[in-house]
Amino acid sequence: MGDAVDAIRAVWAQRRPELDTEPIAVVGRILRAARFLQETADAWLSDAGVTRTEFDVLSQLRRSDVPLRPGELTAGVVGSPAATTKRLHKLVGAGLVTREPDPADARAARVALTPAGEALVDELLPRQLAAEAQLLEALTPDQRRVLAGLLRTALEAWE
Amino acid sequence: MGDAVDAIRAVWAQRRPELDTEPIAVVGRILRAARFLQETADAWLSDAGVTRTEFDVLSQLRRSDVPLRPGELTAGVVGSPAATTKRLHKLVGAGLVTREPDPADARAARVALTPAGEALVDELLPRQLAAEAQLLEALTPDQRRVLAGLLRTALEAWE
DNA sequence: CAAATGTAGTTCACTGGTGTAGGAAAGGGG
DNA sequence: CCCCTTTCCTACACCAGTGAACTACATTTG
Repeated sequence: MGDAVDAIRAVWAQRRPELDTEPIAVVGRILRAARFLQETADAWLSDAGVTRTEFDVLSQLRRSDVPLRPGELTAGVVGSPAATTKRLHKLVGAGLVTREPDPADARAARVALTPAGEALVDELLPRQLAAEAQLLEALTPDQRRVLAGLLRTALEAWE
Repeated sequence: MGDAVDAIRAVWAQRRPELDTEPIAVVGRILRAARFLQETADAWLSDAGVTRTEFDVLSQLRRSDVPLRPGELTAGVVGSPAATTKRLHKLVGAGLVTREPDPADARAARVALTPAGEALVDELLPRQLAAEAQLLEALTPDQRRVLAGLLRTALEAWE
């Protein structure tokens, strides 16, 4: 019994027995799980006309009660500063976000949600959370807690 | 005490207390961990002049003792058929892979590693595994086993 | 065995993201 | 004050991947 990762490891064990492929058991599965979750989330969000990274930007703005600067958005989301610039262009064009000059620092800008952007997050986020909760029913509540704890331990060591 | 995901959840709890953000504890961390692992792996491999997805193709060929068809490669790696076509072009150009017409099916091709491609995998794979093993030392052996098991359970339910 | 259907793979236009270079403002000594 | 460095962001050229349209071959079916 096993999943695709077990199958890959079994082949390696046969072809190159001296290799210890134990890391693949963890790393390979994290990558596969992430891939699956991303594809699923992207499918839900694309119905609403936003990508997952754009939604991340909107969520971050929703979490803040003050306008944020592009640099702060870049820090909180994956991607380069250039990616943030492009995303903001799109979001401004879609009327979900406003950008105004920052009176305190003329190099920066103050980015904030429009009412439409706020409404979009308020509509999409609960739906997103519910859908994820349903996926996680593959595990028991205890298993979810353990899994989250182990991942936190690893991330604390890495970041 | 907490990581970035805990911080995000704490803000949500304050701003929108009625939302149950428990799924983020698992999903968010899987995505972050995957992101970290990918970036790290990409950095190692780019020294060798291949991307991670190209390396995945090479590894899959190394695992097989017979030539594979492009469709089989697509099935075993993330990405669309079109992506496989592009990757194979690059790998053939780099002299790591050969493609010959399939005598049994004139639509398909038979893709195999060149000696150089084989040598590259044999050099890179152990290094990759060792580096991943080192990252995983953030967890105890028991924790790694539990983590791998939980992820397998989830993946079996999803795929 | 011909026609219809299905399968394998490539091409092409496009998209989202990257890295580098650069402009423009802030800050910190002499 | 003026230079020099640093910070913040953007513009540009580029790259890997995608989806849809397409070609070529295989297979089924009437």
